Amino acid sequence: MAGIKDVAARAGVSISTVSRVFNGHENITDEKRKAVLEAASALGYSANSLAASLRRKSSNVVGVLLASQGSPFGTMLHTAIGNTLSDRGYLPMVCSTLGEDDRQDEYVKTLLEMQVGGVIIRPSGSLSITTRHAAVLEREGVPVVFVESAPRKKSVSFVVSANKVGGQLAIRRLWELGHRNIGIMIMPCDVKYHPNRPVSHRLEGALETALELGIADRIVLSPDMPGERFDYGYMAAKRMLREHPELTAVFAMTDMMGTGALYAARETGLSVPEDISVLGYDGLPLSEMTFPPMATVSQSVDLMGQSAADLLITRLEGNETKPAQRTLNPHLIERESLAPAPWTT
Amino acid sequence: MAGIKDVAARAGVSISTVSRVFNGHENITDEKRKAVLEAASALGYSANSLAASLRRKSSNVVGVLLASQGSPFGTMLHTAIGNTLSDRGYLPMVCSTLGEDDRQDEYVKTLLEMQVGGVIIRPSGSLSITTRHAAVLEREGVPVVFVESAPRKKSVSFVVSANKVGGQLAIRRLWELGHRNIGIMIMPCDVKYHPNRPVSHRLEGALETALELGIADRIVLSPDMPGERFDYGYMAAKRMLREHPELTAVFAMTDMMGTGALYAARETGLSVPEDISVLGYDGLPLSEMTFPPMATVSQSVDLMGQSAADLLITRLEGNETKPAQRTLNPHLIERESLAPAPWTT
DNA sequence: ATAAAAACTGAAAAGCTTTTCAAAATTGGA
DNA sequence: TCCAATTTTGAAAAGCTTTTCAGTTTTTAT
Repeated sequence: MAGIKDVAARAGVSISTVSRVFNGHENITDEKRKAVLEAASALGYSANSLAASLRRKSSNVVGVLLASQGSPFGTMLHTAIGNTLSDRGYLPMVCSTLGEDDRQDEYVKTLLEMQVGGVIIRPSGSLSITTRHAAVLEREGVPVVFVESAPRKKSVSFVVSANKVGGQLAIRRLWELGHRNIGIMIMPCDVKYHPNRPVSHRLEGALETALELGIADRIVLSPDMPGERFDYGYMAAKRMLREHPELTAVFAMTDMMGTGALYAARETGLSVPEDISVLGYDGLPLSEMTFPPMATVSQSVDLMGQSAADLLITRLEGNETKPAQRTLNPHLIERESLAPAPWTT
Repeated sequence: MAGIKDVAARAGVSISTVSRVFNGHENITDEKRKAVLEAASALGYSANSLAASLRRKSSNVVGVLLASQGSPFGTMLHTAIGNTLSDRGYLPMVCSTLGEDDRQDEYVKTLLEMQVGGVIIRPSGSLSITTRHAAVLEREGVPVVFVESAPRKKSVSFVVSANKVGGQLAIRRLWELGHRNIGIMIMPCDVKYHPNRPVSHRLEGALETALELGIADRIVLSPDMPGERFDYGYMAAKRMLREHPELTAVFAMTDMMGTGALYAARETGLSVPEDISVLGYDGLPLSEMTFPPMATVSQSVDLMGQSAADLLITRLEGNETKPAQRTLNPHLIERESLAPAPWTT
């Protein structure tokens, strides 16, 4: 309630001086500074950041546009971004779009009206729509950073994981363990309809390596699933294992689906890893708590979120105006769900 | 970039007229209205909500202070609150406090400076600190609604679940099924140190009913756990089942812990529900995807979040100034993890 | 001791709206 | 046709800061 004016009056100085004190300017006598500080705390002074941002023509609010807050990965990404931002003095304004493009439309407009300093976007379904949104923002001088998946243009900032490498890593490791008949659990409509989705890149890498190693024709793809959910993974895995008893390993594009596969294997009478190995993807905490603990290709979500925030802040603070890009390398975490192929030992 | 002034110039009207058009005022000739709308879209007009809020002395931003964003329950609550708010034209500004009280301190200050219209708080560890924060906000005229757990004062708005009723429900149902030796999985330091935590109320209800039914002395409490995590639940359940082979049912204060118990039972050689029944609490989607699907006392998290947002909006829009309170009733969802006690049948 | 430089301070403008108030235009009735 | 009532419009103030610019005070150098 009490504003800068009240403090000035009480401290017997001008409002300019009060403003300077709170903005950490030099060149203020200790005497006046003390008077201001005292008056402020006596009155319970609270600045009006609306007015400040209005005048300063920049605010420390950062928009965070997140699709599908539902999954654990999304949550962790959100948390990592949010924490980094608020640690560095920015205020994350999180907008869950739930993959609805019109809602995202709305949000972009609102964020623009709020005069946010920058925006971090985790694209939802349609990358092209998101790209257009980003263009609108950038045109108005609001820097945008994509995270997790991004258009392949040199003109945008992004932080992504090397999903293709992850897919390669996975298949190669299974091959080293002697596995030749590998089932891959895929997400809906994979490569064909979603050429830019992270999972598509994973699959691409996996298939490429399979081809290289000469086991491409023995790869089995899981039936199509309507979405990334535990139970879908479970059902898909069950069907796949029933129809393809020759499989000795399953590579799931997602820890969620991997967990489903774990259950399915057990119910099918196969023990993990003696009869069949299971390898997930994401490195969620969840994967460590399954039975048995599940090996997984980990993409460091914390680092990803942090990097995205970093990139944005650099553009916000520095005079750096060029878009920057960063690709993080996934790594394989070995756990008990992985073992040499049964008929190799 | 283009402001109200530019639109006015281009449309050949005064800025007041433009403002009125965009604020849905009556008494504007169709002619001028059309001119304004045309000019606006030609210029790509975007309002400056900072200036608007400053002048109007109210903003449509609502602060959402959430502790422990980590758990699925927190995420779902967050999503429900956020969606309701943005559906109704408000902008949620989510602040994850991770249970750190000093961070929350910081956020309250910032939200106040941002001139938010209201705040929804899911309290973290210390209810007293949170209560003080709420008092500060209310004193400045910012309405506050507590969600999930709240101080017992008549003077604050809140939405909570009848946790005590849930605990009673659980024990009574297990008793009906013939169970007498029931293990209860509790959270850290339960009732003693956290008299207001939801789980404490659950335990209170459970123990009360046990006493009523004359089985209080056969209740076994799990070892203390450092937190609500799957693996803690797993370890605690394992130890409890080993030390108390007489148990025929486990009531877990949380679906997370319940899932851990499910694994533990299986590893101990007990099959669910033939040898032992398991009942969780929360009604998370997770509980439906365990093996076997786990019965649970469901508190409707969506409704909870929505109600909290509703309560706040009512105070924001209506002239309603009195705090309102709402208690939601949990209900038991029967699933395969529940069966009559083995030596009863 | 004095001029020049540096440090500090305050008045006022600017940032973009909303809103009040009064003026202008329109309508209706007699 | 003219007056009163009503509707529509615009000028200007207000909301709270930050920042510029100029003025005042202090310091430094000669």
